[in-house]
Amino acid sequence: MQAMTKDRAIGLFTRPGFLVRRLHQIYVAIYLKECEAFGTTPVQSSVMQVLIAQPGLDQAALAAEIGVDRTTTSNVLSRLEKRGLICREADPKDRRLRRAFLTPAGEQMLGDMQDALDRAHARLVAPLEPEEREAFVRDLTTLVESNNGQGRTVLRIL
Amino acid sequence: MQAMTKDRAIGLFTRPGFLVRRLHQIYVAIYLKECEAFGTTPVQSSVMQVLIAQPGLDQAALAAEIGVDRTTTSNVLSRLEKRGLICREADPKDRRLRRAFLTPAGEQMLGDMQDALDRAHARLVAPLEPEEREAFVRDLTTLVESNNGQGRTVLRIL
DNA sequence: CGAAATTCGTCAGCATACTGACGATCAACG
DNA sequence: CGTTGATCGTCAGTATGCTGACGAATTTCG
Repeated sequence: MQAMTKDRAIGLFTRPGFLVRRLHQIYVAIYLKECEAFGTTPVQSSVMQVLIAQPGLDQAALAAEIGVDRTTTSNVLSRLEKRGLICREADPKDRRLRRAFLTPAGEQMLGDMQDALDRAHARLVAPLEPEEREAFVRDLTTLVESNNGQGRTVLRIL
Repeated sequence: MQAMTKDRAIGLFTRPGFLVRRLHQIYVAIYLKECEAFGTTPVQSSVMQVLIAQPGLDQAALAAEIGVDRTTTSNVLSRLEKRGLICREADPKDRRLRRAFLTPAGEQMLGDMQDALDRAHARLVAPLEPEEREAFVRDLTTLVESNNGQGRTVLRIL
């Protein structure tokens, strides 16, 4: 009984959940190195990438777009606003909404960091062979789409 | 130029780093549902699983074992200690070390939650076909092992 | 043996990420 | 037109996860 528990414990490295946590952690480290010059985090650049494609999105829609809680999104926007990279303005039609926009400085920086972003994503999956890599990203997408809708944070799938 | 940035932004869902962040988030949600009755987090049960296999591990070694910072490990242990699931005692030989042990209550609970843990891991990769699933977990392992050693937090690979 | 380097645990500070709750606002329905 | 329900943003609280810094203890090496 004890032995069985012990055996299962040793297999931590074969557990998908454990591996995904660790890989995410590794991605954050890679990102921070590649984007060191810009001083941003992965979620911050995700927000900016969504905003350049859909300017004036309100915070709840933005949250759904990147699969993050409303509260977290609000905090992230506050930090970006403090740095002058985005701005928020209340919608006069629906006064519940606060719409977010990239500032010119934000647009400029996002453009400047594209290569660094590409490198970060590429480095994460670089150890795989090209066909493996393709299959891996496809499986990731399958899992994210199939398991979407667990809890308050639901990613808006196109 | 603007258009190019825009196109790349739209491809958020094809970015490995973004997908890994989201999948980790989903795993946490699945875990919390399956292990609701125990009130633990993924990292807390990882710590307990390591401690049942290696009782008396010091905090730095424990941190390396699960790939987490010393500071975080210390905080996690404090919470587990407050609940009476683990205990810490100073090593008389090397007074820098604080060794951690599961309490009987901790061992009991870890045993009781094995099925829930198995279900959480299984649900994460359930949408994949068996062969896909095997390849996916293998690729995850490859990426974690290849990219290990980015920053202060280094997972001790067996 | 003694100074220098290393290691361990902790503290402060910051950035995700969640839940539950709240007031403000808007939409839907009778 | 007014009440009910839903939605939006925010607040408070909690749990990872990181960096930089620190004191205490140990190890290394001249």
